[in-house]
Amino acid sequence: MTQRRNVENILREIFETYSYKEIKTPIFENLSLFTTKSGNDIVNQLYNFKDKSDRDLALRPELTAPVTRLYLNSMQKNLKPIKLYYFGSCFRYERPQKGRFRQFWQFGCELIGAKSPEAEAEVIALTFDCLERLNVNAEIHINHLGIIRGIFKEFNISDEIQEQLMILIDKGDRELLNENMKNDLLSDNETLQEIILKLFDSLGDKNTLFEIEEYLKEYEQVKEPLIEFKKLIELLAIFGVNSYKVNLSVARGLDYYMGIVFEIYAKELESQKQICGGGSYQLIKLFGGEDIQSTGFAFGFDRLMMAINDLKELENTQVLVAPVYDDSRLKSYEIAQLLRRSGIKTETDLFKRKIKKIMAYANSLNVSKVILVGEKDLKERKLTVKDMGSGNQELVPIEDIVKYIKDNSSYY
RNA sequence: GCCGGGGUGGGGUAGCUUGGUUAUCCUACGGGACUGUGGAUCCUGUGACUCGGGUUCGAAUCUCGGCUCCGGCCCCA
Repeated sequence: MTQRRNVENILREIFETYSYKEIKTPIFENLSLFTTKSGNDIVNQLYNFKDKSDRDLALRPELTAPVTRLYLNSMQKNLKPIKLYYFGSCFRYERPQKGRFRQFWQFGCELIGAKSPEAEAEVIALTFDCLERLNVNAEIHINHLGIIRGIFKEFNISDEIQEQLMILIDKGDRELLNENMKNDLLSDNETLQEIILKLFDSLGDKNTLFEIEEYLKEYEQVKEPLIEFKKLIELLAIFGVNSYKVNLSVARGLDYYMGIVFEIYAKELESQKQICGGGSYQLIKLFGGEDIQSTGFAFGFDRLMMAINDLKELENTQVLVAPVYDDSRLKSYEIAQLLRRSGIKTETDLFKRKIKKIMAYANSLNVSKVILVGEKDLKERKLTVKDMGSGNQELVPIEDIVKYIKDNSSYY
């Protein structure tokens, strides 16, 4: 729990340096909020129920829709862009397994009112900073869905077929994709089959994008998205994002993603490797607002925790105040309170244990210093401070104790 | 929704096939050896069979069901 709290705090800090404001939305919403966004089939994967007024409600399965609703309710005329971040639990009615829980946590943000390579670059830079700061070994994979959508337009592919193809691409199984295209979906169009496989296989650094541009140069409909993508690449360098992949097979399940999309993979988590997903979307119009573009993403917090290599324990108790004999016990509590009220994480002995036991306790807690309160020193109004790392001890006047601890602590 | 494997002191486990004295060991925790000083050692103490039904003289052990956990499909906004 301490570690989760640390990560949460670090993420908050980073999001706020990008000028995002935290919001909370209710745990449950009208069921229709989610069916509007994702279709009726979604109900199978939701915790839904009726309340006493017979309203259909659902526990939220994600936070983009609730945030969009909040925007429509009360923020439509706010200064743009609107930058919001959230940390909350979500619920999905599905079989739990490794890295997948019925209740899980998402940490994410929405940048509402701007769809531009600039906004996208900033959002990706934000995820990049999070990975760096948390020491997560993961890759950011970026795609522009306009490219494949443009190709579909060039070949007059129906919405229905498009959707099936996107699902297959999203699955990431090349064989399955190939089989389905050959035998069923695109059996009469070998050129398109080839292009799709080429896109599917395109994964690499920014040069991948130039290769694709060359490969698709005869198709008018992909020119615009390619320009946007290249602009983004340029901006990522400016924003200090020096590590990412261009991956033309990143699909994201839903229709409302139009432009740049990205996912973050932590390889060592294998089938649960995706720790973050996001992109630019056009969701607000779907709910009846103005046609405003947004960009957002969310970390799967639980998976992120699994991917963090070694997070420093920041929460250790710093000091333990120990009475040497029972006669200085009360004095030790006074000293402890003095330290606590100065913001120092302090523990005492509440069990009337002997000094040996208290020292052993201090050792188990991994505190950095023990303050020994004994009658002999108290006569001189002094305390013995023992450094548990080195074993050295020093006599410190009582009135200097707070300053001494602060000056000699790695926490300040 | 489908399939598989589990649930024994706080944590980790043995025992289960072949039912039978006081349920094993490690660790953690409490006390002591050790009356102004921690990490070692020794002694000692507390503490458990997931729940319900069935079979049986007798169930941690066999059997059925529930709950729950873990994993694999499906799905994954």
